[in-house]
Amino acid sequence: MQKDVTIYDIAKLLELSPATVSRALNDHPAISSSTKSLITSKAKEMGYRSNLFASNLRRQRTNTIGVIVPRLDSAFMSTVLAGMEKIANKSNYNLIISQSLESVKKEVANAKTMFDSRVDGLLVSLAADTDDLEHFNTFFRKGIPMILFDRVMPQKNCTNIVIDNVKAGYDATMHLLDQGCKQVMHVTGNIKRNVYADRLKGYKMALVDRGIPISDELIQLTDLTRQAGLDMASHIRQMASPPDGLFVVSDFCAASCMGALRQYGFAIPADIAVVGFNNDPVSQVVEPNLSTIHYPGQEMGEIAAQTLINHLNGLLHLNTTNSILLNYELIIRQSSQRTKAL
Amino acid sequence: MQKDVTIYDIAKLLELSPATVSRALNDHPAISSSTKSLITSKAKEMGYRSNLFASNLRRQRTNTIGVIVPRLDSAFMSTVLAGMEKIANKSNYNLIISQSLESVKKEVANAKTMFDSRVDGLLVSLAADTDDLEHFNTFFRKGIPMILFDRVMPQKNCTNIVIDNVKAGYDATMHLLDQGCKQVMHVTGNIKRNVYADRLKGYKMALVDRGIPISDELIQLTDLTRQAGLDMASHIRQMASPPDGLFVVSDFCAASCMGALRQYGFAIPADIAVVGFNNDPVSQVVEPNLSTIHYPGQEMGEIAAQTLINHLNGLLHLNTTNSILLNYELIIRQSSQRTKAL
DNA sequence: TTGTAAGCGTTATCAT
DNA sequence: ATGATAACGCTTACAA
Repeated sequence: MQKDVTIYDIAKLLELSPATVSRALNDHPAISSSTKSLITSKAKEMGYRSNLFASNLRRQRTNTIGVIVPRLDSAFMSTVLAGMEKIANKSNYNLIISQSLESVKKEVANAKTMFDSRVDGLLVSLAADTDDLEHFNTFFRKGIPMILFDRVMPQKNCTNIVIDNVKAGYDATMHLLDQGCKQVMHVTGNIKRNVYADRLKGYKMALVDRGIPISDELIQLTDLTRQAGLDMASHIRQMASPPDGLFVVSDFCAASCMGALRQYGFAIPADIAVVGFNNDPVSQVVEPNLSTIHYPGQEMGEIAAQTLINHLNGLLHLNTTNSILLNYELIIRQSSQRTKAL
Repeated sequence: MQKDVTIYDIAKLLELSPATVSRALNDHPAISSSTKSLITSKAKEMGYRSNLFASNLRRQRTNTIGVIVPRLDSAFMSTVLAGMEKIANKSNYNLIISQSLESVKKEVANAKTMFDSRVDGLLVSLAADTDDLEHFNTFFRKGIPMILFDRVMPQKNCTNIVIDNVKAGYDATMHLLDQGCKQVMHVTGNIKRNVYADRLKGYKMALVDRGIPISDELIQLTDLTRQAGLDMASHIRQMASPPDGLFVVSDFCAASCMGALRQYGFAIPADIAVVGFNNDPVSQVVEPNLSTIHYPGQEMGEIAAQTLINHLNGLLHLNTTNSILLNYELIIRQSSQRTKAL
């Protein structure tokens, strides 16, 4: 393992000072363009690479962004990460990614690791059972910017990036009602999390607006897994008066439920019209194709990363109550379409 | 932004030398356990955190592993990454993740970034059009270990982690033949990549073993997207004698194709029996459920990371021709099951 | 426009 | 068992 080339080596060869070499390599305005090109060409020739650690140590900056997500192995999250990586890469930032596996305990540990890695900023989507943001206090105290996305929580000095989940839930429910559903069941996740709580709120608002009473029996909290979908189907089958509309806030869970329902003899959408959430690839594959809310994952990742980087570069300030709302889209497919679309 | 606590601060307060503090914090054997506990408790009290950059600079080591994958937003890859993260996190390594988006050009850029970030080791799955590993020469020359997984290429001093794609392709094809298929079509990706080339090889071997002639018309190279699946269905529909078996090396593509085929009136598995690849979530959702090869993504990620870390810690040496083969599993579901399973 | 030199916070070597 | 000190490679006042 041969020794690395340093700016001192370049300086010596060119009979210049290390300072000049450093400045030239960083495109400092005070260096004449002739020596600049001299230095950069020599650097390339010698196979020089900058030592990020020395630079970070000196500048107290790392050009690294920490990302904490509930799970890496979800279709939605991987599009978000793809978006973040795209922007970070373009802006010369590295991404350190870790997953909380839906547990606060791991989230706390992840936060500590990120802190010790001295990330310049943090992008976080909260675990299912996170109650507060105290484990991020170290960041707040040091003024390290943090952006919450998707699974958020109101917090001073902390931008939230979300879609309007209330409205999305409202739209999905209203769509089912418009298709003639009289009894819409809502299957959701842990309502500690804004995304689920808000969609539930939207669901209720839609019912209220149509003068339909809200029934607790029609609101089901699950873990949104495949198994939860199957269980829900057998539950529905056993109901005295099964719902004729189903709004499940995860496509995979919805699709799994649909499959089981059909096996039990329910016709979709005739007996039960179904709407999912996320526009996961499965929604296009399941029969009948699943209506859903398109959730702009890639875009959300890009915007989260870009906003953070802009802030870090002083191009934008994350204010107290800043919150960014992304557009979603209700995609109507066969699973919920009883009448011809207009 | 207040100043960070350093080992000097601790040393001063305890009237010890920084060296002793450093050693104590690193659990050096030569430090008495009494001063050790004194120092660690004081450090905690003062909110000390070690400066990784200073440490990295000094030790010429980063505790960081670079990961380059073709795409982040794939179901398979996200399980791989989840596995890697799990192991890396446990072993105190950070992961820097980037995607090549299936282009060599970006892969080269990613490799450079990783090199400049001085990662201790590299985990790579190759882009679709990568022809050689020259852009990793800088790593080889410096003795930085690299492990290829899934999309691999033979290379000195570079462990490959794969499943036996030839055998998997063989098994899938043989299964279709066992179900009575006379004409099996094979839909695959860029055969520059081992995974696709090998599965094709397995497909051919199965045909040969059964004395069935290999027909170029039945071997289709595509990009394995949803659209490719749809296109393939309409192609099949127009064939003079359509195949009665279909082996597609991606579940999502297979499922998309199946949906379209059914719309065209093909019965599955009666008219065409279908087998996919990867055991993607969609395979359990599509109707009829898709037979597939279970590809152990999480496990592959864990093993790749663990192998690399073991090497970095001197617990294991990556030899010249080291190659790790993981088990796969043929999962038979309704899409290919014509006879009752034994 | 370029040079000097101090310092970022560790860790490793050599003493004691 | 502990201490003194010199790197590690870079950036940045300050000086020239």
